[in-house]
Amino acid sequence: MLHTGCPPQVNNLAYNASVMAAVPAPRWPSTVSEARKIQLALKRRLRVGDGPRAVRLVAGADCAFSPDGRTIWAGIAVVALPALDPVATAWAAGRVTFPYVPGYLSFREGPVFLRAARRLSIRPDLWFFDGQGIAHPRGLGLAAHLGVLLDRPSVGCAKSRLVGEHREPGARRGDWAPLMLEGKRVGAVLRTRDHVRPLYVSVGHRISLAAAVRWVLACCAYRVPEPIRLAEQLVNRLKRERFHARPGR
DNA sequence: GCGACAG
DNA sequence: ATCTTGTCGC
Repeated sequence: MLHTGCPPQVNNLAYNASVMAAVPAPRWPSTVSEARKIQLALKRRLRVGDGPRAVRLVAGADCAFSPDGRTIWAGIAVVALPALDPVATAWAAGRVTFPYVPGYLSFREGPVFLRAARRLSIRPDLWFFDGQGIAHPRGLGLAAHLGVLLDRPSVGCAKSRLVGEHREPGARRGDWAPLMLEGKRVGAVLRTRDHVRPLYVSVGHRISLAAAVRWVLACCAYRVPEPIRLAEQLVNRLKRERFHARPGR
Protein backbone atom coordinates (compact mmCIF):
# COMPACT_ATOMS: atom_id res chain seq x y z
CA MET A 1 0.00 0.00 0.00
CA LEU A 2 1.36 3.37 -0.97
CA HIS A 3 0.41 6.39 1.10
CA THR A 4 0.91 9.91 -0.11
CA GLY A 5 3.55 11.59 1.96
CA CYS A 6 5.51 8.44 2.71
CA PRO A 7 9.27 8.84 2.42
CA PRO A 8 10.72 7.05 -0.62
CA GLN A 9 12.33 4.32 1.44
CA VAL A 10 8.97 3.39 2.94
CA ASN A 11 7.48 3.12 -0.52
CA ASN A 12 10.38 0.93 -1.53
CA LEU A 13 9.67 -1.36 1.38
CA ALA A 14 6.06 -1.60 0.28
CA TYR A 15 7.11 -2.50 -3.25
CA ASN A 16 9.64 -4.98 -1.95
CA ALA A 17 7.07 -6.74 0.17
CA SER A 18 4.78 -7.31 -2.80
CA VAL A 19 7.57 -8.57 -5.02
CA MET A 20 8.97 -10.82 -2.32
CA ALA A 21 5.58 -12.41 -1.91
CA ALA A 22 5.72 -13.57 -5.52
CA VAL A 23 9.20 -15.11 -5.35
CA PRO A 24 9.14 -18.69 -4.05
CA ALA A 25 11.87 -20.41 -2.07
CA PRO A 26 12.00 -23.88 -3.60
CA ARG A 27 14.23 -26.66 -2.36
CA TRP A 28 17.29 -27.00 -4.55
CA PRO A 29 18.71 -30.43 -5.36
CA SER A 30 22.33 -31.42 -4.91
CA THR A 31 22.48 -34.19 -7.46
CA VAL A 32 21.98 -34.26 -11.23
CA SER A 33 19.44 -37.09 -11.13
CA GLU A 34 17.32 -35.20 -8.63
CA ALA A 35 17.68 -32.03 -10.69
CA ARG A 36 16.54 -33.87 -13.78
CA LYS A 37 13.33 -34.96 -12.05
CA ILE A 38 12.65 -31.38 -11.03
CA GLN A 39 13.11 -30.21 -14.62
CA LEU A 40 10.65 -32.78 -15.91
CA ALA A 41 8.11 -31.73 -13.29
CA LEU A 42 8.53 -27.98 -13.75
CA LYS A 43 8.30 -28.31 -17.52
CA ARG A 44 4.59 -29.05 -17.07
CA ARG A 45 4.14 -25.61 -15.55
CA LEU A 46 5.79 -23.86 -18.49
CA ARG A 47 3.32 -21.82 -20.54
CA VAL A 48 3.60 -20.25 -23.95
CA GLY A 49 1.97 -16.91 -24.64
CA ASP A 50 1.33 -14.09 -27.08
CA GLY A 51 2.29 -11.53 -24.51
CA PRO A 52 3.27 -9.75 -22.61
CA ARG A 53 0.72 -7.12 -23.63
CA ALA A 54 2.73 -4.12 -22.54
CA VAL A 55 6.44 -4.08 -21.87
CA ARG A 56 8.06 -1.12 -20.20
CA LEU A 57 10.32 -2.56 -17.50
CA VAL A 58 12.79 -5.23 -18.65
CA ALA A 59 15.06 -7.05 -16.22
CA GLY A 60 18.34 -8.73 -17.07
CA ALA A 61 20.15 -11.21 -14.88
CA ASP A 62 23.74 -12.38 -14.85
CA CYS A 63 26.23 -13.76 -12.39
CA ALA A 64 29.94 -13.91 -11.68
CA PHE A 65 32.17 -16.34 -9.78
CA SER A 66 35.13 -15.79 -7.52
CA PRO A 67 38.51 -17.03 -8.77
CA ASP A 68 38.36 -19.98 -6.38
CA GLY A 69 34.95 -20.89 -7.78
CA ARG A 70 33.25 -21.04 -4.39
CA THR A 71 31.42 -17.73 -4.31
CA ILE A 72 28.74 -16.58 -6.72
CA TRP A 73 27.24 -13.15 -7.19
CA ALA A 74 23.90 -12.72 -8.95
CA GLY A 75 22.88 -9.35 -10.28
CA ILE A 76 19.65 -8.01 -11.72
CA ALA A 77 19.34 -4.75 -13.63
CA VAL A 78 16.08 -3.24 -14.84
CA VAL A 79 15.75 -0.76 -17.69
CA ALA A 80 12.76 1.21 -18.91
CA LEU A 81 11.80 1.13 -22.58
CA PRO A 82 12.06 2.71 -25.01
CA ALA A 83 15.11 4.69 -23.90
CA LEU A 84 16.74 1.80 -21.97
CA ASP A 85 17.07 4.01 -18.89
CA PRO A 86 18.39 2.09 -15.85
CA VAL A 87 15.71 2.14 -13.17
CA ALA A 88 16.63 -0.49 -10.58
CA THR A 89 19.20 -3.06 -9.54
CA ALA A 90 19.44 -5.82 -6.97
CA TRP A 91 22.06 -8.39 -6.12
CA ALA A 92 22.91 -11.26 -3.83
CA ALA A 93 26.03 -13.26 -3.03
CA GLY A 94 26.18 -16.88 -2.03
CA ARG A 95 28.15 -20.07 -1.84
CA VAL A 96 28.28 -22.25 -4.96
CA THR A 97 26.37 -25.45 -4.23
CA PHE A 98 26.08 -27.13 -7.63
CA PRO A 99 28.76 -27.84 -10.27
CA TYR A 100 28.53 -26.67 -13.84
CA VAL A 101 26.93 -29.48 -15.78
CA PRO A 102 25.66 -28.70 -19.29
CA GLY A 103 21.87 -28.85 -19.13
CA TYR A 104 21.70 -28.07 -15.41
CA LEU A 105 22.82 -24.47 -15.23
CA SER A 106 19.72 -23.29 -13.39
CA PHE A 107 20.61 -25.38 -10.36
CA ARG A 108 23.94 -23.61 -10.11
CA GLU A 109 22.74 -20.05 -10.62
CA GLY A 110 19.04 -20.23 -9.76
CA PRO A 111 19.23 -20.14 -5.95
CA VAL A 112 21.15 -16.88 -5.78
CA PHE A 113 19.11 -15.36 -8.62
CA LEU A 114 15.95 -15.84 -6.59
CA ARG A 115 17.52 -14.24 -3.54
CA ALA A 116 18.48 -11.24 -5.66
CA ALA A 117 14.98 -11.09 -7.16
CA ARG A 118 13.49 -10.83 -3.67
CA ARG A 119 15.49 -7.65 -3.14
CA LEU A 120 14.19 -5.93 -6.24
CA SER A 121 12.04 -2.89 -5.49
CA ILE A 122 9.95 -3.10 -8.66
CA ARG A 123 8.19 -5.76 -10.70
CA PRO A 124 9.62 -6.07 -14.26
CA ASP A 125 7.28 -6.86 -17.15
CA LEU A 126 9.82 -9.15 -18.77
CA TRP A 127 12.96 -11.02 -17.70
CA PHE A 128 16.07 -11.77 -19.76
CA PHE A 129 18.50 -14.45 -18.64
CA ASP A 130 22.01 -15.23 -19.80
CA GLY A 131 21.30 -18.77 -21.00
CA GLN A 132 18.73 -20.86 -22.85
CA GLY A 133 14.96 -20.87 -22.53
CA ILE A 134 13.36 -23.97 -24.07
CA ALA A 135 16.33 -24.58 -26.37
CA HIS A 136 17.44 -27.24 -23.93
CA PRO A 137 17.68 -31.06 -23.86
CA ARG A 138 14.55 -31.32 -21.70
CA GLY A 139 12.95 -28.02 -22.74
CA LEU A 140 13.70 -26.24 -19.47
CA GLY A 141 16.81 -24.11 -19.65
CA LEU A 142 17.72 -21.43 -17.12
CA ALA A 143 15.32 -18.80 -18.50
CA ALA A 144 12.39 -21.18 -18.74
CA HIS A 145 13.04 -22.58 -15.28
CA LEU A 146 13.27 -19.20 -13.56
CA GLY A 147 10.37 -17.81 -15.58
CA VAL A 148 8.19 -20.57 -14.17
CA LEU A 149 9.40 -20.02 -10.62
CA LEU A 150 8.84 -16.26 -10.87
CA ASP A 151 5.70 -16.81 -12.97
CA ARG A 152 6.78 -13.90 -15.13
CA PRO A 153 7.46 -13.63 -18.88
CA SER A 154 11.05 -14.68 -19.55
CA VAL A 155 13.46 -15.03 -22.46
CA GLY A 156 16.73 -16.90 -22.82
CA CYS A 157 19.54 -14.84 -24.37
CA ALA A 158 22.53 -17.17 -24.72
CA LYS A 159 25.82 -16.22 -26.30
CA SER A 160 26.39 -19.72 -27.63
CA ARG A 161 24.53 -22.89 -28.55
CA LEU A 162 23.55 -25.68 -26.20
CA VAL A 163 21.37 -27.82 -28.49
CA GLY A 164 19.74 -27.61 -31.91
CA GLU A 165 20.78 -27.00 -35.48
CA HIS A 166 20.56 -23.87 -37.59
CA ARG A 167 21.83 -22.16 -40.67
CA GLU A 168 23.95 -19.05 -40.45
CA PRO A 169 21.64 -16.03 -40.13
CA GLY A 170 22.06 -12.95 -42.35
CA ALA A 171 24.76 -10.46 -41.40
CA ARG A 172 22.54 -7.51 -40.45
CA ARG A 173 20.88 -6.55 -37.20
CA GLY A 174 17.48 -8.25 -37.05
CA ASP A 175 18.44 -11.12 -39.34
CA TRP A 176 17.77 -14.50 -37.79
CA ALA A 177 17.59 -18.21 -38.48
CA PRO A 178 15.35 -20.75 -36.73
CA LEU A 179 16.99 -22.98 -34.16
CA MET A 180 15.63 -26.48 -34.71
CA LEU A 181 15.59 -29.39 -32.29
CA GLU A 182 13.91 -32.71 -33.02
CA GLY A 183 11.84 -31.13 -35.78
CA LYS A 184 10.65 -28.30 -33.55
CA ARG A 185 11.52 -24.62 -33.69
CA VAL A 186 12.95 -23.97 -30.25
CA GLY A 187 14.56 -20.60 -30.77
CA ALA A 188 16.03 -17.97 -33.05
CA VAL A 189 19.68 -17.39 -33.83
CA LEU A 190 19.46 -13.63 -33.89
CA ARG A 191 21.88 -11.02 -35.17
CA THR A 192 21.56 -8.17 -32.68
CA ARG A 193 24.17 -5.97 -34.37
CA ASP A 194 25.55 -5.83 -37.90
CA HIS A 195 28.38 -8.30 -38.51
CA VAL A 196 28.51 -9.49 -34.91
CA ARG A 197 28.15 -13.05 -33.62
CA PRO A 198 24.47 -13.87 -33.17
CA LEU A 199 22.59 -14.45 -29.93
CA TYR A 200 20.63 -17.65 -29.22
CA VAL A 201 17.17 -16.42 -28.28
CA SER A 202 14.55 -18.83 -27.00
CA VAL A 203 11.31 -18.33 -25.14
CA GLY A 204 11.01 -19.05 -21.50
CA HIS A 205 7.66 -18.54 -19.81
CA ARG A 206 4.49 -16.80 -21.06
CA ILE A 207 5.89 -15.29 -24.26
CA SER A 208 6.04 -16.08 -27.97
CA LEU A 209 9.25 -16.38 -29.99
CA ALA A 210 8.22 -13.45 -32.21
CA ALA A 211 7.68 -11.25 -29.16
CA ALA A 212 10.94 -12.46 -27.61
CA VAL A 213 12.89 -11.49 -30.72
CA ARG A 214 11.13 -8.14 -30.87
CA TRP A 215 11.90 -7.23 -27.26
CA VAL A 216 15.48 -8.46 -27.41
CA LEU A 217 16.09 -6.20 -30.41
CA ALA A 218 14.36 -3.34 -28.60
CA CYS A 219 16.85 -3.76 -25.75
CA CYS A 220 20.04 -4.14 -27.77
CA ALA A 221 22.30 -1.14 -28.06
CA TYR A 222 25.15 -3.64 -28.33
CA ARG A 223 25.33 -7.37 -28.97
CA VAL A 224 24.03 -8.29 -25.52
CA PRO A 225 20.71 -6.80 -24.33
CA GLU A 226 21.23 -3.77 -22.12
CA PRO A 227 19.65 -5.20 -18.96
CA ILE A 228 21.99 -8.19 -19.10
CA ARG A 229 25.00 -5.98 -19.82
CA LEU A 230 24.21 -3.83 -16.81
CA ALA A 231 23.73 -6.91 -14.62
CA GLU A 232 27.06 -8.22 -15.90
CA GLN A 233 28.80 -4.96 -14.99
CA LEU A 234 27.14 -5.03 -11.58
CA VAL A 235 28.33 -8.51 -10.64
CA ASN A 236 31.81 -7.94 -12.05
CA ARG A 237 32.06 -4.83 -9.90
CA LEU A 238 30.95 -6.78 -6.84
CA LYS A 239 33.54 -9.47 -7.53
CA ARG A 240 36.30 -6.95 -8.05
CA GLU A 241 35.46 -5.09 -4.87
CA ARG A 242 35.59 -8.33 -2.92
CA PHE A 243 38.70 -9.93 -4.39
CA HIS A 244 41.03 -7.27 -5.67
CA ALA A 245 42.66 -4.09 -4.51
CA ARG A 246 40.41 -1.19 -5.36
CA PRO A 247 42.35 1.88 -6.51
CA GLY A 248 39.43 4.00 -7.36
CA ARG A 249 35.75 2.85 -6.78
C1' DG B 1 33.67 -45.74 -26.91
C1' DC B 2 33.79 -40.72 -28.96
C1' DG B 3 32.44 -36.07 -29.38
C1' DA B 4 29.39 -32.16 -27.77
C1' DC B 5 28.46 -29.38 -24.12
C1' DA B 6 24.27 -22.43 -21.82
C1' DG B 7 27.62 -20.39 -17.79
C1' DA C 1 32.31 -19.01 -15.90
C1' DT C 2 37.64 -17.94 -15.05
C1' DC C 3 42.87 -17.54 -15.95
C1' DT C 4 45.10 -13.08 -18.92
C1' DT C 5 47.88 -7.89 -22.48
C1' DG C 6 48.17 -6.16 -26.02
C1' DT C 7 46.50 -5.41 -30.45
C1' DC C 8 44.21 -4.89 -34.95
C1' DG C 9 40.23 -2.60 -36.88
C1' DC C 10 35.69 -0.11 -37.49
